[in-house]
Amino acid sequence: MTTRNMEDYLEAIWNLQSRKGYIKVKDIADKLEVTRPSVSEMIKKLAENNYILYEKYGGIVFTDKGKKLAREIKRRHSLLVEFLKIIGVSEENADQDACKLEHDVSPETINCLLEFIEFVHLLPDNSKWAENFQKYLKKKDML
Amino acid sequence: MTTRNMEDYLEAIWNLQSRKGYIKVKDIADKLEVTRPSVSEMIKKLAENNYILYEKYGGIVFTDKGKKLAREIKRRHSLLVEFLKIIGVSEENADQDACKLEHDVSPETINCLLEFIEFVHLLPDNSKWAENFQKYLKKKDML
DNA sequence: TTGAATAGTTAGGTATACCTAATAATGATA
DNA sequence: TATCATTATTAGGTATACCTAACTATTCAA
Repeated sequence: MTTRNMEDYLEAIWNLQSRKGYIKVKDIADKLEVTRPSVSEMIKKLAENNYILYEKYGGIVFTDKGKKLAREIKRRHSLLVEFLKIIGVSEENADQDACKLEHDVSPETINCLLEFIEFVHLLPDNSKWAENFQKYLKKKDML
Repeated sequence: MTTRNMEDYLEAIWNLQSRKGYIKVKDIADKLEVTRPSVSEMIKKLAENNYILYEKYGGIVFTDKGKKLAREIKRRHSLLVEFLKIIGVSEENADQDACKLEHDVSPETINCLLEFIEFVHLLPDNSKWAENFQKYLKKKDML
């Protein structure tokens, strides 16, 4: 089984990989705000579960299984961020919330969120849904 | 600090309390699908943290602190369920997802969800947002 | 009212995920 | 290339939350 924590580490590693091109235990530790021994341990676990290939003091390489899961998590994350921003959550909070929520949303909910986002984006300009929603939010602010 | 698990137990106890009027360790165990010893332990912990009053083999009584937290969790839960149903998640899944998500949504997101729900409910009949969204979903189903 | 069934607790053990302190490997530079 | 700073790992310990097995308390029915 894959735990919430394994997903968090995998996602962090994936993001560092794409940003920096390489991965250091230290960077993962900094990102997740844990100690390096904690990272070492989890890397071992991820390797045991065939999400990554790892050799001591060496580099991390994703397996196909690992890539698949990492992409899936990233997809859930992005979807949640996009949705949260639509309903008015601040960028920073949207990202933080998405980090936690991404582990728990069911496939059905992911699907519904996707359709909601698509629907909002595909609205014709004259429907003014987003505009009305913004106006509504502003009105509330002024109360 | 209050953990995710403490929240889950508190919520289950709260719900059983309101439904049945009394609380049995067995009922909590059945509801959360854990063993009775696990429940015993957590009850002790909740009592230590002043969310409930408890005496061995006796009844559970919520403290003000406990009531406040339980109501807050329930509020988050209901809000999430209502929202999920609006975007088309099935009743059953909405409830299950809400159980997990309720621990992680930030106050800002809760607020935004609340406003989204209010907005949707307050739409004038001629705006037909919900109707159009439903049509959109049905159209997708037929593809 | 007593004893069997049910309910609840305690004791002891597992797994996850974290930590600090100590040790080992790597890499940069003098 | 030897040394020292940095980085990574190992060893050992904590807390949470779960479990089974054994024990104790309560409840209900004969």
